[in-house]
Amino acid sequence: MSRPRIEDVAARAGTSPITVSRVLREPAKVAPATRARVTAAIAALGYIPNLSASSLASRRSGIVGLLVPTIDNSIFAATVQGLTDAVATAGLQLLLGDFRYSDEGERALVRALVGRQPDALVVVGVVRDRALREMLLGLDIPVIETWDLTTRPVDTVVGFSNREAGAAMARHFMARGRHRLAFVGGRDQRAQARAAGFAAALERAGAPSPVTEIVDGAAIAEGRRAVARILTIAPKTEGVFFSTDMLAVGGLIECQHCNIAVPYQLAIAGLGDQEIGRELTPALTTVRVPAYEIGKNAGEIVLSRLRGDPIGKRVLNLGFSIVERESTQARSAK
Amino acid sequence: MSRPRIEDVAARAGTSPITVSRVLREPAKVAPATRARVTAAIAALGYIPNLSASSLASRRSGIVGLLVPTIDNSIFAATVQGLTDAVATAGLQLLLGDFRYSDEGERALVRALVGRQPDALVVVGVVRDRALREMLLGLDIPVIETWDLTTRPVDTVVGFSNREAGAAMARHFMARGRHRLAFVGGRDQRAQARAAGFAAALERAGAPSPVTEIVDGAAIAEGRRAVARILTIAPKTEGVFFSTDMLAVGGLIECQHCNIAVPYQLAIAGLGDQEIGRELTPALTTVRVPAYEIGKNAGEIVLSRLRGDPIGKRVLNLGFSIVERESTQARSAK
DNA sequence: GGTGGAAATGATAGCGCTACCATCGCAAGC
DNA sequence: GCTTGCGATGGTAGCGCTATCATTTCCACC
Repeated sequence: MSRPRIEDVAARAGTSPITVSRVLREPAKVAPATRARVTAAIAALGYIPNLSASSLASRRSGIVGLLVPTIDNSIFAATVQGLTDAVATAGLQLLLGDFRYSDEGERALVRALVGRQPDALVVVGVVRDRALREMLLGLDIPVIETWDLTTRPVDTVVGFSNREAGAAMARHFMARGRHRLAFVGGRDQRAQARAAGFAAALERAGAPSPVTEIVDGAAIAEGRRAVARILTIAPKTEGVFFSTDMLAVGGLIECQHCNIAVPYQLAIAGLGDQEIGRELTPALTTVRVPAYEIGKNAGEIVLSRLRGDPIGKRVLNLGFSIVERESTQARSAK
Repeated sequence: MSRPRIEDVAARAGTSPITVSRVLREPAKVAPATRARVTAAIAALGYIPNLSASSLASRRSGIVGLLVPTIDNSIFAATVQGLTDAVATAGLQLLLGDFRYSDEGERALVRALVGRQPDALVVVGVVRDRALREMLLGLDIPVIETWDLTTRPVDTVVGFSNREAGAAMARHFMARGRHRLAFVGGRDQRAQARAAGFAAALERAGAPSPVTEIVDGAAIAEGRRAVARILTIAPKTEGVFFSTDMLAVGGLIECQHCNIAVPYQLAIAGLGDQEIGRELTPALTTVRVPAYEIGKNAGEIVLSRLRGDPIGKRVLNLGFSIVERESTQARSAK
């Protein structure tokens, strides 16, 4: 016995297929008595609409495509959650794809997602590939970039300035009497923007330019290794800003192992406000970023666009804040 | 200008739609010269096939539905990765849904996924709801349950025995001279199975039954609170087994705050072999579970089924192993 | 009683693709 | 020369749903 179709439901309810379709999509337009019969028939048959057929006929798929660099990074999970919360209210579903920080993977993934006819696309990050930008523009669906601001988004961008976050952390260190600083982060755009802002703020204040360590991934072990290298190359370093909290945790642990007092000898800060940073001793100073809100806002923008609302702001800056904890306290506080 | 269709590509390549379709799906069946013309036309037009139409016509969607309890738990990320790695080789795509540990959410999610006509379904966990089991059986597609073994899977299950893992950890503690034990875990099936195995092994050895603390979520703070409660209720407790490494990290941190020596005064163990546990001092004893392999195997089973291979083993036990580190060393080792 | 119009329902014609079978051309074999 | 068989290609007819435009019913109102 194959799966029931809308026609089977209609036959059982003594009505036509189109009425069943209406019960599913706009129940208010069907008389209560008919609606009840149809609903009963649906339940009795265990009917589940074929959404491929539906999206082919209606040209609306009910899918929001989401491109993330990686899913094993819990900070993006908050963004996914926010996006889900926002779009689920409208019955939209997320189609998630991770491109593992690879440009080629991103192109392939976009093709795969677009083939499913998403009603909108949300990207964690900014689309830099020129051809890809063109293609997304040509799709004629909302495309929301997130997690970093750009002055010329494909369509709309919601996030915060990673560059400004880096600069703010540099000023945070300097205000606490630390000027010989270092930066640790990955190769991705966001890390690079944080590094650039960090360096620029230092230069502007006349401080020495920071030692910069590029790492692969965001593992604790990478953070440890980076600190070890920094202390070899520049033993007088007074503070390190890590592009993520996990890297910073590695930094804290390495200092503990080498008997380097944090924050007195070396100050450490991360980004992301992950739980582990709050619980360690010393507690980790960090940049709190609006990960959940980014997803929520992106979802709300998607919904408003699908409703046909006029296009509002193209750049939505949700800001960030520095959460000061023990790991960057001023020496005088000793 | 709207999106090009297969017909447009055919016209440009001077062939028929069906040939274009073949180039996309079984290129070997098309003459090289024709194939080249079609490929060029596809590239020139930026044609992306409409997979809704494709799946409607072919009755194969190229989608594998994946149900996870939550995505913000990095240990499932490894399973997702393994599954992706396995099915991507066959051009299949994952449609991910998280039901946030809610039964109602699970039912709704299954309906949403099934509507997209997945070629197979992978579930993290075991489907317990009777009606849901029936429905999945009726779908006539492979359904792979994972992460816990059951003697009567809907179809096929791949994982390890959580109950046995709990029992093994109980024996691990007892072999190191600890018999007054406690268990900390959530309400989910897997945690409950670990708790049951843990308690059963203790009972069998004639040890006192364990103090059990139920927590919500897997946060570090929950682990801290649980240890604090356990030490109030049963101050003589000699060891605690946490259902996840994150909870165990909370346990370690709480002990550090309260000046309880680990492992001398209290031994601590977790499950999951997360990086953080390796890096802390004392390093965390844990149960290493084959998270990635579970996904990989599930994917391979899906592929073999879709190829039409006969159904093999219905229960695939991938086992686990205990990784002993400092946090559960015997007292004599002091 | 006739008219207008809203509410409820239905008939028809695709959406863009692929399964199925038919057709065509050509080399091999007798 | 004619058949056989195979590789390459195409025509036709849906897949299961919904957009669009009827059609029907029935009540309000003059």
